[in-house]
Amino acid sequence: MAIMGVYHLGMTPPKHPPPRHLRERPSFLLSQLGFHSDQRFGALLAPLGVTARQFGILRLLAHTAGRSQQQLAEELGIHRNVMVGVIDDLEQRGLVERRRYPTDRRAHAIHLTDAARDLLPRVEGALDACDDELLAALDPADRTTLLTLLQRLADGAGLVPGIHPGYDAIGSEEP
Amino acid sequence: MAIMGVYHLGMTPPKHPPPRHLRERPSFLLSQLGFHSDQRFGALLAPLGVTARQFGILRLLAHTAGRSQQQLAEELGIHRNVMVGVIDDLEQRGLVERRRYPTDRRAHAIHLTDAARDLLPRVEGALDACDDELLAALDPADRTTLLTLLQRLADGAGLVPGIHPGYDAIGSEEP
DNA sequence: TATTGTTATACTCTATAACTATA
DNA sequence: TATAGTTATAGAGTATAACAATA
Repeated sequence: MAIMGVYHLGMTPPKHPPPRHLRERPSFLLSQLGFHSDQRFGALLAPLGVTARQFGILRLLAHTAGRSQQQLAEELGIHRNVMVGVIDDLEQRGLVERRRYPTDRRAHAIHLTDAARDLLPRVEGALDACDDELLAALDPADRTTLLTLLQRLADGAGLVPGIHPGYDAIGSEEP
Repeated sequence: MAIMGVYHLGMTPPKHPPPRHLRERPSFLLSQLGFHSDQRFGALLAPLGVTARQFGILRLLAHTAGRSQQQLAEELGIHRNVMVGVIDDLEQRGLVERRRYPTDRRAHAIHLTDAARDLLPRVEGALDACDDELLAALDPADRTTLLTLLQRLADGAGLVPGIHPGYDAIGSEEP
């Protein structure tokens, strides 16, 4: 082989190391599993008639009602223009009401309906099912280990707890 | 409080358990981290002028050249119609060539160019950087533990090693 | 008749800007 | 003037169907 004659005396051959299989790469595995998790959660949520994004809003309203659309948008990292449509859908499904905002006549105070309050525990149940399904291969001790490691990764990456980075922060706006 | 008078004698109150914070939910953490991983890898790849999807194709061609577009599409779970545009882009960037397929005049044999062969190790380097960045908070032992747990999850979920579920399998086609 | 590559069309998402009514 | 909500437009991405060349 040519390499024997040309590269010697401790020279590092220019051959690159063989590429690691993607199965050995945490970032690829996380991407794969994250996407799969989204798909499964979406499928478990579909029969309940809500999307993951809508769930995020309902969840936030559950313990702090009366927020304005703008406040919700800022907290969840969704653009205010998009929030209009999301609230429209939730309102049509009877899960949310637009009421008067006490101190600002431009804003709407978004409130959960009783139907939404009935629905939320069932959505949490779907999330339980999603977790159980995903972790089926792990015993309790391994589940705890995994959870801790994932939390450390999320903290290290600067991810805000409970906020999905899938929606960009507010854009540049107005030239 | 009404609950004291109405629910007693060991009746389980209808109050649902308080919802677990999303930070405690593996499926949410995986979704968060998977999305973040995609973003970071995309950002590290941008200066090299390729997307993650293009990288997947180049990677596959690196050790099995001469595949047809259809074969590539099937192996990666991308629709054949989409593959046309992806190969178009790769060809325009001079990373791939469409040659004659030896045994079928309908098909194209896709081959890497030398430019692509020069590029690939640099993309693998970007993946290394992505992994290192993501795992910065973990020592080597914890990294190994995490990798093993993620692999077990991926296996349990039936994910195909190296194939990202982000692209649906081939649709129904022709009525 | 079935398959490979290709193109065209519709539909969904998202990003951006601009409008209105209030502040 | 700035802000909350809304609407409109354009752009990416995807899904589906249909077509020409070849099998």
